[in-house]
Order: sequence, then structure tokens, then C-alpha cells
Amino acid sequence: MTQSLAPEIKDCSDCPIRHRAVCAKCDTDELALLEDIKYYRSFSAGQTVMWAGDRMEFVASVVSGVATLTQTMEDGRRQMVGLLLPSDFVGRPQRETATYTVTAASDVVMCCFRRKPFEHMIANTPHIAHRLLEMTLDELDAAREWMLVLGRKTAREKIASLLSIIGRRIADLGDKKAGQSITFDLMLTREAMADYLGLTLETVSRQVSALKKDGVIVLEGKRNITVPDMRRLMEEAGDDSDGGLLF
Amino acid sequence: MTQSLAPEIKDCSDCPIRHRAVCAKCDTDELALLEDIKYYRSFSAGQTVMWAGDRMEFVASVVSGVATLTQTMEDGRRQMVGLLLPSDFVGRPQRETATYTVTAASDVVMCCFRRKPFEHMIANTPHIAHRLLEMTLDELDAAREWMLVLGRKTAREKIASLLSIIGRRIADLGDKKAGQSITFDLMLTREAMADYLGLTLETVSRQVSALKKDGVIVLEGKRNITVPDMRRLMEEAGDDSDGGLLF
DNA sequence: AGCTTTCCTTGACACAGATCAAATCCGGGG
DNA sequence: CCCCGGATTTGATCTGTGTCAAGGAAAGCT
Repeated sequence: MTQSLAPEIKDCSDCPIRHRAVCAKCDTDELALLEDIKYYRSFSAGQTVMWAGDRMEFVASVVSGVATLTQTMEDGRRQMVGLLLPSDFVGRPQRETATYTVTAASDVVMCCFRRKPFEHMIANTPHIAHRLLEMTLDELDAAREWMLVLGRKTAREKIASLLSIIGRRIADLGDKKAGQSITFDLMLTREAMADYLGLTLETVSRQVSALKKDGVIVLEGKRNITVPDMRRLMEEAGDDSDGGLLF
Repeated sequence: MTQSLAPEIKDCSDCPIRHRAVCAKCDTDELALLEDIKYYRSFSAGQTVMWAGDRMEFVASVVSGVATLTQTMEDGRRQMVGLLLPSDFVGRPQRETATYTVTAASDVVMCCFRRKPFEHMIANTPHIAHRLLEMTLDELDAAREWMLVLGRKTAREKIASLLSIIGRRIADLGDKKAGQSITFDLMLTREAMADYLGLTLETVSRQVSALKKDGVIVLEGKRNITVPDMRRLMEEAGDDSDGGLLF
């Protein structure tokens, strides 16, 4: 539960997210400036990275692992509002306090930037500002896709949507195509899935079982998932199946 | 139903959204450049501004009126994913085709920029790029707040949340404080409200009636709403009532 | 090994909100 | 002033998902 596990990465040129993170467009000189204000931190599964309302000392990129953004109501109802995979950006420049609670869903390594110097760099480094805008627009699109899931899809479609999205992002660099078989580890508990989908964990469990029974997915243990036919999964998600060509 | 109604605004210095829109930070010279690539368009209530999948010829700011962003599933289920009030930005730079359908909920005037030249300006005008980033981050926060509404709130809380958000934005420049009485026109049909909230229009109607019966709101006609006590409304919305100081 | 804890599954039942169906309201056109 | 069509309200019933409850399985600790 301590914050240990010194990561092996030292140099940006070795970094696994070098070409997708907020620094993607930076040239060598700009990277050198970033190196000055960056430091790595590791979090173990379950650990809270940042509490909503806390003063935000840094912004960061997820290097490895999965983290979640959640919002909680006074009576305890909880909704996940963001799922952070490697290369995703955490924190909002220009804001003093965190709006959401950030939690490590698995062991996580983050590349942190001290907030003030990073804000300064945004103002002076168009490559960073533009990349951040691009990433924020992508997140906004993802959030809007999720609003459709939350507002209009059935429980079964919600589960299929979640698996489909995670599957696509995980198999991302593995250049898979729709229709092929994909295997991945789902790094979320049933409860976290429920929080993402606006369901109860019981309903999540039942629907996962149902998708398994119907052969849409194959489970090995509780978390390792194989999708024999991605197109089938996307149909179950209620997505336009023509969308299979995208991503 | 035609696209007419030439707006009276000609010059940016007269513009009602001058200090809140994407151009808020521009200086005189930059505004002059924007004037060259801008033109006004009017849309009457119900008219579609842009279809999802269409080629996007322009991006725009809403000058007056209310527009909606919606997403539709193959079987017709519909979810609103954005509510565009004056000063909000429409369209995504760097993207050829529209992702969402944009519809005028009331009569709307937009300040449109031809897309290509505008993208060029973003690249060369930090004031615009930064303001756009800021606005996009705000929209992302709004989308995430909405995910909590869609995922975890009851029908009554959803209605109260919608009224609370619209009320706050409308009474925005009218420097109202929490606890004061606010009156405004709700420019949405019950169906549009339902699409925003992930409900059916019947449920919307019932819950609006219930809030009225309980004195949380007062109706004059179908659309004109008075909120005697904003704090009460926010409690009904399930929001932390301390949040009443913000906005 | 046995114990504890955490996560997951499954079943029985309740209820919020959906669905189906009618009636009513209201503004605009003739 | 009456008629028409869309928007809204209201009622009756149905159903998907939540809630409550009871086990089961895997993983870590002593």
C-alpha cells in the first residue's frame, strides 16, 4: 500500500507513451524542458491518487496501468466519469483544486509534472498546448459517447459497450481488425464496472454471465476476457456495426 | 422554416458574447482577422443546423438562442449530449465531418467561421487556442457532471438538475445569488428534456408536475418557469448545497 | 492447513420508470 | 369563432433493474 516501486524509465526517449501522450508533438529541446519538471510516481492498486477538493500539486500522464475518475454524491452514490489508460492526461491546468477523485484501479505509474511550471510551458509551447487541446477534444467525444451509454442503453448493451471500448483501446497497437479474436485483462472489479455504467454490481455480474452463456465472450477466471468476434460484441453494444472499421 | 432573419450585429464590438465566446481574449487586431472569415446565420426553432456525418464547412459560436447536440442509435433511441447556450462553441476543428447532429431548439443566431481559415488561426493565434482549450475543458467538466446525472440520479433529481443548470446559466449575468427567486423561459420541449435526461417525455411531464405541486417551481404556461428558492431546487437535484456559492 | 477478507454469483421480490392509451390544452389559420 | 395539429398531461399496467439476502471462490496471512 505504500507508494514505491521505482519505475525503470528514466529518459523520455524510452517512454512507452512518448508518441501518444501530451508530449507527443514535442521536439528534443521541448522534451528536455519537460524532463526538468517531471518525476515518476507509482501507485498500487486501490490507492487514491488524488481526492476531489484537494489542492492539485501536479498534473500527469498515465504511463502504465489503469486509473479512474469518480464523482460521489453526499449519500454515497458514485459515478465514474473517466477511465484513464496509458497516455491519458490527469488534472486540469489553470485549476487549483481537483474536481474528481482519482484512484488507481491497478498498479499505476504516472509521469507527473509540477503544476505551475507545466502551466507556464503550456503558455509558451504551442506543441504542448495543441496536443492538450486535441486530447481534451477526444476526451469530450468519449464522454459524449458515454452519455449515450448511460442515458439510453440497456444493462446488457452497457456491459458490451464497456468491453468493446476497453477491448479496442487495449488491442489498439496490436493492429487487430474487427471480426478477429481479442484477449485482454479487465482491470476493473465488478463494482468499478457498475460505477462506470450506472448499474449495481449484481446487475453487472448477471449480464456478464449472460454474455458468457451466449458465447459473446469467454472468461478465464474472473477478469481475463476473450472476445471471439469483435463485430458480434459491437452489435450487442448497439453500436452501428459499420463503425467497426474505425479505431 | 427558411434560413433568414438577418441579424443586426455587424461589428464584434457590439457582440453580446464578445467577452465569453472563443474570441474573448482576442485583441483588436485579432478580431479584425476573425471578422474576415466570419458570417452570421440564423436558424428557426426546430431547424437542423448540421447532420451527424455531414461534411463540416464551418465552426461557430452561438450568439443567441439555444441549440442541442444529439446522438441517435439505429433503432431511434436518442440522447442529447450537449446543450448549447449563447457563447458556446459548435464544431470540432481538425475534423472533416460532424460527429453529432446540431438542432436549433429555439430561433438561433450563430457566428460562423469558415473551418479551414479558422483552423489556420488557431495555429497562429495563441489567444484563440487558449480560449478554446479553456472552453473545451469547461465542456468536459459539464459532460462529466452530466454523466453523474444520467447514471445515478432519480427522475425527480434529473429534472431538478436540468432546471438548476439552465437557471444558473440564464441568471448568469443577472448576478443572482443562491436563495433568490429566478424566472426564465425553458426553451426545450418535454421531449427534448427527456432526450437530455435519458427519460421518456411522460416521466418528464409527471416529475415537472410533481415539482410544481411541491412548490419547488412555479409554472406560467408550459415553458415559463419561476424558481422561488434556488437553494431548494439544488437540494432537490441532490447537489451538495454548499455548491450554491459557486457559479 | 485453516482463517479472514475481498470479490463474485445467484435467487426472490419490490419498485421506479417505461409503455400503451386517452384526454386535454393551446396557438395559429381560415 | 371554430377547427386542426402538435405539445402536454394523466391514467393503467408492465418490466428491467435495484434491493436484500445467502452462499461460493480465490488470495493472502498466521
